[in-house]
Amino acid sequence: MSLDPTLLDDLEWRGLIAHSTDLDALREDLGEGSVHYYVGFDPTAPSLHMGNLLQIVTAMRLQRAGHTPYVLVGGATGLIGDPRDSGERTLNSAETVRDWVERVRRQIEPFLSFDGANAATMVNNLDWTAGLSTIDFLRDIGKHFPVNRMLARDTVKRRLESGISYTEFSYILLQSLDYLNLFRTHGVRLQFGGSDQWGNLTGGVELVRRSEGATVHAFATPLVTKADGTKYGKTEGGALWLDPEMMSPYAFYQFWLNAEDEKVGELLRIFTFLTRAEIEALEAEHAERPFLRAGQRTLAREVTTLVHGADETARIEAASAALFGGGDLRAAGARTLDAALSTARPMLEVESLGATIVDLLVDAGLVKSKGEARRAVAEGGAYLNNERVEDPDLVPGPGDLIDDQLLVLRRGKKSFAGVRVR
RNA sequence: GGCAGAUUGCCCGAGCGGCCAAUGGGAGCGGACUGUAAAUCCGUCGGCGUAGCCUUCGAAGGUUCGAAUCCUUCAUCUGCCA
Repeated sequence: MSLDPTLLDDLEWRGLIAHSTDLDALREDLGEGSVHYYVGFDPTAPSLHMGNLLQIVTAMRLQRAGHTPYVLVGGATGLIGDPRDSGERTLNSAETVRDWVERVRRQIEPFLSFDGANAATMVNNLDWTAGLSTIDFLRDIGKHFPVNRMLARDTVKRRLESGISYTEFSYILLQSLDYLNLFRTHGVRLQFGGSDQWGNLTGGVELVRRSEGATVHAFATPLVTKADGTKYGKTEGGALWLDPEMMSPYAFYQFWLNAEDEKVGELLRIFTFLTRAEIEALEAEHAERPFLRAGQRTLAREVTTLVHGADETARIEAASAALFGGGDLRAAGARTLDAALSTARPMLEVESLGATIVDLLVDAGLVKSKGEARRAVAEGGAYLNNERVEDPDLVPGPGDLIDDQLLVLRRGKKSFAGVRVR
């Protein structure tokens, strides 16, 4: 495996390095051979999300450049919980964490190569912490962590007012121990993670230096925010999940397609493998003809393909074209629409016509209550076959069916649902 | 342990016996403009059979014709004193 000498420059150009230890030293090591690096994922949910995807993609970049990945799933740290600003976490049961560890592991595997000279390795920190005695932990690890320094860390400082348990306070020791252990057993010399992990990353670097006298590296990727500074990757349904059961690939695609203009370049750099030249060309194209949204389309296609595959992405693009095409829905035909609508959300199956538009909107899941459905109609936000509905008591008839079997409901600009009559 | 104050809808925050489903801001949602973008403007923002009714203001009781508003107890949080 040959090393790509431009790796670090590329990462910097993509804006992936928000904080780092000595970059010159890292650059030197990266040039000398395949560096063993690690990135960790705590099982805090049954699926990974957009923030994790950033780390996965970054891990892929390093592997493609010839370096050797160790992917850590936090079977131990997931039992403890990283301190966060919103307050003390509720502990998840051991069974839950075990289950999530498995799911997360399976989710990550397709992204990396487990063959070849720089094959990836999956590790679980429960393997080296489960048998660790409290006394050994306090003597060998705890001794290297001055509490006064720990208290000065931003995440801890912010929690001192509202309160923080000893459990969460100790989290950094566990993550630092991970680095030390991977350094000892696998020669791992680089860790990266989100910028909120910076304290934990440096904790590990320092622990390795103190107990082994070795210099190892770390860098933190930036927090991706919206143009207004708020956190990215949140939808009305919560996080942007990678699991197709938790977020339909259609919704996933739509999320990226709707990226704000001023963020597209940044997102392309962070989440796609397009080259610098390709991305700059897209940005130029966008500046020229923004209404085409070439950047968003490419971004959505690239990321959805990465996560859900090319076939699924092609289906979604066809579905989006049918629903948002602006043309006559009847021209698309029931067959195409059926596929498109099923992609967006489960179809509503009814035995026969007769329900009002209000009931249909509720039953199809586009609104939560009849009151909301009536409001939608009153606001002009309800559509039947892409035509605005004015009357909440409207009962769609046989004449409204496309190819005698399908109704297309729309709420607002972007939410579609299909009704199929058996 | 003692004293004082807090607890309101997704979040922040007014209300302090009837005019309160509850002012205002934010988020969300819809419309207009555009490009399935941003900004802006307008509207909306507990549920139901939209007449009115039902369930909401930490929890449970109580006073009253009537309570988010008063009383009692409990829970949680904050400040002051030990």
